[in-house]
Amino acid sequence: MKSATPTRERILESSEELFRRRGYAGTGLKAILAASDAPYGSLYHFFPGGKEELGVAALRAGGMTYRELVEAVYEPGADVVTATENFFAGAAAVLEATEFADACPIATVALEIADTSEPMRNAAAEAFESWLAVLTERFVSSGIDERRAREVAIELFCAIEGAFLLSRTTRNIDAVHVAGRAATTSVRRAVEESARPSKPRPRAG
Amino acid sequence: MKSATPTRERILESSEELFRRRGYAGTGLKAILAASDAPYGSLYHFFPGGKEELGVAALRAGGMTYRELVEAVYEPGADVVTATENFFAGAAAVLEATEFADACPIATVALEIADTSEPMRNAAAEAFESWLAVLTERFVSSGIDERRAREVAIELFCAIEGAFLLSRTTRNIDAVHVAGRAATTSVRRAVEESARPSKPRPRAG
DNA sequence: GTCTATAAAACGATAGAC
DNA sequence: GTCTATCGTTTTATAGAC
Repeated sequence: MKSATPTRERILESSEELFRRRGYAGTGLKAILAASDAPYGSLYHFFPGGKEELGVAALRAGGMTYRELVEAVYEPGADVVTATENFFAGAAAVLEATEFADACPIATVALEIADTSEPMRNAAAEAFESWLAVLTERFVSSGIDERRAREVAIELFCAIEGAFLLSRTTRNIDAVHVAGRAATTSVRRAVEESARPSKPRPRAG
Repeated sequence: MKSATPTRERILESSEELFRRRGYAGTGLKAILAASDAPYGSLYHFFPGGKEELGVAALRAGGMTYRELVEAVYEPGADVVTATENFFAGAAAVLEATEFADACPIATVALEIADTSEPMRNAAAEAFESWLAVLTERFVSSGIDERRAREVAIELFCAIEGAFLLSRTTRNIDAVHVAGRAATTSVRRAVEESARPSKPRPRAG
């Protein structure tokens, strides 16, 4: 029984899921076609560039979906400290619900192909940059100065990605919570500092 | 011209390097044998379990090498704040010197096989845990309470791994420096707080 | 646009001579 | 312990009917 979703989308969605879970080289086109219930002909009809074009498209799609998630959690006007807490809590919930399968839609493939495929590396880099741009913009809107906002965005990115790696590997969710607390503290301090521009940097009570 | 290094070690070292850079599925046994100048026969003589046994051995070797690096940087008696600065600075230097090829010896493979190979996932998890154990022990030795020490170790791990991912993908070293400053600040605060057990948590001047 | 058959190459693994 | 030849499979990709 085939879904009502158009063939091209079914292929793309299956690719996203399989690449994210098993990696790019570890996923055969046959597995993608079986998962999307599509024939070889359709794949090369919609993606004439073959597997690499499919890889680029999957990275772009995954990047866009996750960027929209970030935009939704960091809703304009929302408190960025609370949003950060919610973001990590949500990530932890998804990771546990999928038994540590679904973490970052880009990371697995990005590390794999960083040295072997420039088109895919660029697609992954653009996805990451788009997330950082959203976070930076939200932090700036919360009064944090632009340079500092970008830094906090990178800190948050590193925290969640590192936690995904550790949690997925050890099958233990703790890292996401620890990283979440660290990122939340970092965001809170940046917001607090932005409200007190006169003092250079608070150290102790 | 064959090196003086024993065949088994040559195969293992080539595997480590190729797996770390191109991933597990992305690296063929033929490429490993070519890089180590060894024949098929030797590979299956030393690693009867085939590619998966080789993968486990490479993860263990890479994990041990990196653990020794952490032990060296966080030399007993050394200041953990300075050590953290040095650790990130060293990681950044290696990454730049290898044109963003050599980052974490485990991460690329770990994400790839977390869902498909239990033996390899366990090897990767043990490697990560051994690093965290070293860091936690050093932080405890610096006066940080054990629970907090483990948390800071995880924060540091997430920071460096997330930064490796972002830097390798974007071919830009900035993330390692940002993550390094964040991790250093976190270590410094934990040390400072451990010296002032009476006050719950300093917030402002 | 859909589907099958098949080509051509790469893959992991094995056998057996030395 | 070393090396080559080769097996069987899987891989990506294409050709051509419908």
